[in-house]
Amino acid sequence: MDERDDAAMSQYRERAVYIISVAAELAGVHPQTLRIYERKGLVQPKRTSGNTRRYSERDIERLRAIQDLTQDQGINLAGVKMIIEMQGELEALRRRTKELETLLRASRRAAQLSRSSERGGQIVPLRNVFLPPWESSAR
Amino acid sequence: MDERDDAAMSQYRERAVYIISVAAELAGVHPQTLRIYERKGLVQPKRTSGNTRRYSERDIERLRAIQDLTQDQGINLAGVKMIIEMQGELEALRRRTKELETLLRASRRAAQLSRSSERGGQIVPLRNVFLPPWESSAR
DNA sequence: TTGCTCCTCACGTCACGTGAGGTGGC
DNA sequence: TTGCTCCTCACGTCACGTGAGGTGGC
Repeated sequence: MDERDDAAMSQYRERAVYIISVAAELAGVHPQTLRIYERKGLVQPKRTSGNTRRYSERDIERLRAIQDLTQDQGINLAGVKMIIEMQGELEALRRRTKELETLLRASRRAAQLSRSSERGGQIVPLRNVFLPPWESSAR
Repeated sequence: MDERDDAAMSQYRERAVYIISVAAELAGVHPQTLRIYERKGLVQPKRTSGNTRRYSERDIERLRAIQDLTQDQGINLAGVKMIIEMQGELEALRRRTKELETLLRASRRAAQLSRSSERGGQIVPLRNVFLPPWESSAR
């Protein structure tokens, strides 16, 4: 799957297509429960011009995650809300470290290349020389 | 405050000095509540040889954080437990990105320097360029 | 009209904190 | 003995899910 497919998939998932009874069935909860979740700010389904809720695939995923936290792990809605926010932060930070690791590898390769061309010597991957053991394997 | 002071402070904070009634007073909770928290795995006070609980300064800080989450934010104990774990992960990831940013800056400086020396610039000892700060000072 | 939606209100259950009650070791 | 600790049990309160009841628009 390439990036265009990702984007297409993402758009597809955002589409508000399910009415409340279907969303409730898909998420395995009472429709009234979905109204409670909305009032507490846990999901924000779209509304039709007739003021009817419409849930997207992504909303359903979120609802299932909420079910896991409440039913299986016994966490209340205030806790679920904070946890979902923190998961977002964690996700962003993980992306950031991954990006930094890539940039660092590239920069070290560049430094090595320009130094070896300077000496006219052999090219040795820098990270094998200087990176500490816990950095040398992919992570 | 230098690193030795940090270490001393840390040890000081870990010291199990408060009996349950004092810990409860400092944290602003009922002693029985502290026993509940322990049973649920939210705090692990030390025990004396006579099986009496002893709380450290760090335990008190943790208890105050728990109070904030439960009383002010309305989160139940299952939620508090997960949130505390996630806060640990976030903290570790933040340290990691900070470290990576430092390494990246150093590497880019090195690449820049060796590129300029290639053009007839000044030569800089390699280890000063590549050793990250946390490796160049004792720790 | 039928079957959905919207909303509010009430009830049952459960988690949690508080407190009582009885015990034992400095 | 006094004042603490240890524990278990019970009660009150509150959050949450379920459901009923009444409304309105395709």
